[in-house]
Amino acid sequence: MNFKKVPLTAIRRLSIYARMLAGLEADGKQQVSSRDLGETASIPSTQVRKDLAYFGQFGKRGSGYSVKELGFRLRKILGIDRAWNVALVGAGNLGRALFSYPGFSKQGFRIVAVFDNSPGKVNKSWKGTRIQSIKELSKTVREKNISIGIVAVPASGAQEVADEMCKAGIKAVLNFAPKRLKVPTGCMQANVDLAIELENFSYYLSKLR
Amino acid sequence: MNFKKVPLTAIRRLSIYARMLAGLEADGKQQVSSRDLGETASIPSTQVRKDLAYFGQFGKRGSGYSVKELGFRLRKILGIDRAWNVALVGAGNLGRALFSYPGFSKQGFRIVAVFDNSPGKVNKSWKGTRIQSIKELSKTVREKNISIGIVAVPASGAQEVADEMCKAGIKAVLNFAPKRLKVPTGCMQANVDLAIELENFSYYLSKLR
DNA sequence: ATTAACTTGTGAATAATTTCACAAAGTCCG
DNA sequence: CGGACTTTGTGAAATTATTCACAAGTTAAT
Ligand SMILES: NC(=O)c1ccc[n+]([C@@H]2O[C@H](COP(=O)([O-])OP(=O)(O)OC[C@H]3O[C@@H](n4cnc5c(N)ncnc54)[C@H](O)[C@@H]3O)[C@@H](O)[C@H]2O)c1
Ligand SMILES: NC(=O)c1ccc[n+]([C@@H]2O[C@H](COP(=O)([O-])OP(=O)(O)OC[C@H]3O[C@@H](n4cnc5c(N)ncnc54)[C@H](O)[C@@H]3O)[C@@H](O)[C@H]2O)c1
Repeated sequence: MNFKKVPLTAIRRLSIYARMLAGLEADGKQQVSSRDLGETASIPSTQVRKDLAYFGQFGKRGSGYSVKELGFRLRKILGIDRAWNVALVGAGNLGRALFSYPGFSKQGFRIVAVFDNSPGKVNKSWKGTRIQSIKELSKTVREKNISIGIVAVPASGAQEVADEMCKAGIKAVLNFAPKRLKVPTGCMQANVDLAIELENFSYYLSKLR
Repeated sequence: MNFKKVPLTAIRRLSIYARMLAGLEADGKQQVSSRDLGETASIPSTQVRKDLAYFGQFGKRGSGYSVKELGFRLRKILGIDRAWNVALVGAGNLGRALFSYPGFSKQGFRIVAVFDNSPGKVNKSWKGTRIQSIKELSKTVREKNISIGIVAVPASGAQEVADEMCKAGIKAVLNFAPKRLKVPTGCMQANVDLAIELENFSYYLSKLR
C-alpha cells in the first residue's frame, strides 16, 4: 500500500469508479480490470491502479478486481455506506430542482430540511417538508444531525448563509452562488460555478477562430 | 510575458478575477492589487500575478491594476466580450431552472433553443421559447450559430445527446448527468457532477470521527 | 530629494500529480 | 506442465502547477 498523501483528485476519481462499479454490479458483471474501469471516463488504467493503491490491494493479478468487493470497499472509503443529512438553504428555482431530484437520496444524501428567509416562502411546504425560517437553522441542524449544507441563494446572501451554516455545526458547504465563500477552518467548501465552466468554454472557443 | 503553456487551472481563476473586477467596477473602485484580487477567493497574490502574466503585463508597480482596464482585458481573454448561443437539451426540472436563470444571459450566455424527446414536452413553450424535438437539433444549431450545449437529460440518454450535439457542430458540452461522456476530439466537455462533490464531502466527513 | 512602504513581474525552487516501465502473480489452453 | 497472455502494484521519471525570493518600478510623505 502507498502511504503517501492521497491526491485530492484521486478521491474524486474514486467516485467515478464507484459509480461505474454500481453499474457493472447491476449488469451482473463479476470481474473488472483497471483498464475497463477507467475506459469510459478516459482515465488511464495506471491512474486507476495508483488511485486504488492509496487504500489497499484490492485486485488479483491476471484477472482484475471483484466488482462486488471493490464496490463495497470504495463505498466504505467514500463514506457512502451510510446516509448523510443535508440542509438546503434557498427555496428558489434551483433549490426546487435540487430538492425534487431523487438522485440524491438514492445516493444516500437526504435533504431533510429546507430554509429560506422570504416571508412568502417560509412555512409553505414542498412535498410534506415545511420550508423553515433561516432562523431555525441552528436548532434544526443539531436536532437532525445535519452535516452538509447546500447554498442556493443569490450571491448577495451566500456568505451570510455559509456563516450561519458553519456556526450551526455544518461541516461541508456546497455553494451554487456565483461567489467565492470564506469558511472557517474545519469546514469544507465546494463550489458549483457554472460561470466558470462556461467561461472556460468561451476562452477555448475564442481561440478556435 | 510568460510564453509557457497556460495552466488549465489558471483559466478558471481568470473567471474568478473577472467576476471580482466586475464587482469592484460597480463599486467605483479604480485600482486593485493582486493581493486584493485573490483575497476573497483565498488565492495567493503571487498566483494571481502568475496567472495574469501568461497574458501580458497589466499592472503598474507600486499601485496595482486598473480595475477598468484589467476587467476589459480579462473579458477579452475569456471571450466574454461577446455573446454565445447555447442549446439546452432536457426540459425537465433542472433544465427549467437553468433556462429561467437570468444569470446566464447577463453573462452573455444565451439559451436560444431548448430540446426534449418526450412528446409531452415537445412544442410546449417556455416564456415564448418553443421546446423543439431533439430531431431539430442539427438544423437549429446551424441556423442559430450555437456553439455550446447543455446536457440536462437522465444519464441513460446523455451520451446519445452529446453525440448528437457534437455531430451537429457544437464545440463545447456542459453535462449535468451523472455519467462521464465521450466526446470526439475537437469537442470540449465539462461535467457538473454533484455526486462527486457530495461524495468528496462524505469521504472527509467520515475521517473526522 | 530622500526614505520607507508598496507592488509588479518573473526565474528558480518546490510541491503535487500523472505517466512510464517492469517485476511478480494469475489465467488459459493445448 | 509449459508457454503465451493478462493484469496488478509500485518505484522512478516526467510533467504540471504552485510558491518563493527578489530585482525593479511606483507612490507618498516629509
Ligand atoms: N437557477 C439556476 O439555474 C442557477 C444556475 C447557476 C447558479 N445559480 C445560483 O444559485 C442560486 C439560487 O438560484 P435560483 O435561481 O434558485 O434563485 P431564486 O431567486 O429563484 O431563489 C433564491 C431563494 O433564496 C432565498 N434567499 C435569498 N436570500 C436568502 C437568505 N439570506 N437566506 C435564506 N434564503 C434566502 C430567496 O427568498 C429565494 O427563495 C443563485 O446564487 C444563483 O446565482 C442558479
Ligand atoms: N434536478 C436536479 O437537481 C439535478 C441535480 C443533479 C443532477 N441532475 C441530473 O440532471 C439531469 C436532468 O435532471 P432533471 O431533474 O431535470 O430530470 P427530469 O427527469 O426532470 O428531466 C429530464 C428531461 O430530459 C428529457 N429527455 C430524456 N431523454 C432524452 C433524450 N434522449 N433526448 C432529449 N430529451 C430527453 C425528458 O423528457 C425530461 O424532460 C439528470 O441526468 C440528473 O441526474 C439533476
